[in-house]
Amino acid sequence: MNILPPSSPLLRKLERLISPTDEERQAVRQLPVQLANIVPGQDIVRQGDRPLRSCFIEEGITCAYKTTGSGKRQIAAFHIAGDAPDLQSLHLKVLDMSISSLTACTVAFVRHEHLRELCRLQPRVADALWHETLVDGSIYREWLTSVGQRSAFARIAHLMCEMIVKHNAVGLCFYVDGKPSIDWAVTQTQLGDALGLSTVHVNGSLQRLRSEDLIYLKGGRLTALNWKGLQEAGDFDQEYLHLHDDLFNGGAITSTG
Amino acid sequence: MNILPPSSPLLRKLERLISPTDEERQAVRQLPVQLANIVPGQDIVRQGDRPLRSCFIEEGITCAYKTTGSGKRQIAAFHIAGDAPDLQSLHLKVLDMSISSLTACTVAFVRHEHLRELCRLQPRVADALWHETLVDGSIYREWLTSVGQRSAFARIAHLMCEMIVKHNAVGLCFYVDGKPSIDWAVTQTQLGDALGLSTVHVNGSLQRLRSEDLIYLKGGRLTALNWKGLQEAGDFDQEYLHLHDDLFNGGAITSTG
DNA sequence: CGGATCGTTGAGTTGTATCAAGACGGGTGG
DNA sequence: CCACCCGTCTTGATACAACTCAACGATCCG
Repeated sequence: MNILPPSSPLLRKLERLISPTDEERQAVRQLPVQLANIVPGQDIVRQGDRPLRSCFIEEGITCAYKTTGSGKRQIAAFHIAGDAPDLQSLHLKVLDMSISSLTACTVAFVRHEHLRELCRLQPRVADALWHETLVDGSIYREWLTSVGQRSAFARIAHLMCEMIVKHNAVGLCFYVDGKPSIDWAVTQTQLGDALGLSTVHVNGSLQRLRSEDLIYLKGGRLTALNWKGLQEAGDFDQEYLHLHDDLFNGGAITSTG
Repeated sequence: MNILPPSSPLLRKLERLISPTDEERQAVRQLPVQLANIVPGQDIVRQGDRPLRSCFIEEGITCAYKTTGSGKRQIAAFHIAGDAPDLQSLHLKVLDMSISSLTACTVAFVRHEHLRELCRLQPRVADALWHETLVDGSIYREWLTSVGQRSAFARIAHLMCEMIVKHNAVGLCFYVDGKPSIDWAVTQTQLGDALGLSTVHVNGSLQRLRSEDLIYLKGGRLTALNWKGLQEAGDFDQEYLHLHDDLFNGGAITSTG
């Protein structure tokens, strides 16, 4: 058993969301956690599990996926540092999806009993955790909209925008020549599984994104050569990521996004 | 201002989820609510709103939808009696979708300040509300899987199964000759918007469902003529609806689903 | 009884899938 | 350090699911 490192992206997210008091901060910092290193391509939890703990990503990228009866696979989410991919299992008894690592990851497991106690004693922290799960829900709605209504080209651009904004929010987006750039560990097969497209079509659409000078994608790195253009191509509006929410005063007062 | 009627489907759902104590039950029953009658096709809340209250459906059906930049529309969810279509707005400051009535509805509006107070004083009720929003998230994932991976035919069958099971859970599914039957207010256009299909294709797929004797659909009523066959056609497994979850003892003990 | 909404049908088109095969590239072991 | 290998990427040809356009029929409601 261990505690979260002071630099934990989870703690930083909490700062942004609720500006915690010292007491709240301490309560989170002193959570008993179990840190684990995960190799790429490993299932962290599986559909059907009844987990007694949830994990928080300290480093690396994971995906959540479901498998259909005919063996097809839908990736429903990508999660990065600071995210809690299976926080829902705190209240949903049986996991309805699996979580798998895309890259080498460091994750912090926290037992549900400790999370529940934390929620009882620190209601604003509970609100922040609830908020996290609601943002996940919002992202699902947006993905559904993408897969249901947007072209393959737009879907890919949209996802890239989302990943860039999410990385930026936790300080993992770097700028080269003023152009946003992130680590990109997603293979074309995985892109297809996330967006409901075949790899062949993903490949073709990527070529078009390149040929229109919207992106540079190579060697595990994605750069938005034309950030405005990429957002337009993807019909992207970051509102749904709810990055400007804050839960000060129990949410009684809202700040303008 | 008013209070919830004793027969409120919300209260019944709470009974199932947490078997509330008298105190918890009273706390919910005495929530100040504002009951409203909504005519069909009316927006209850709109994308971009910053609502100070959430609504609970007492009667009728609503849909949640988003609009893309090119004017297309994705329906992300249908909600029935007992559901809380915009409960997420308790913590997400800006609504990222609209809620619209499909049929005439009775909804109970509850101010966020009252919900927050309820959550503070009755943590198990808070857990139940959180659970509700998590089930919504689970349904989004399943819809995403449907739209991303399943054929038009399967998507429609799947949605019909979902609606039947949801209606059954709140006592709104009737059996004729042992065959499950529900009110069906969803037009083919709305079906298309929910499943990412054109109305023409929805129509064709419905014909096939009829010709294979899986459903009877007419006059605002859907009957599953072959319930097992319909589930197979839709690759449907109700696990994702988490109807068998209970949150007794703060969730420390789980029952088998 | 008339108008609006919803459902149905056919013809033609296109976005995307499938199949198949080859090229690249990064890691591993000899 | 090279050869090999596996996963990933790329490309072309073909097939089909689903879309669009367009018109007509049915149904409901006022």
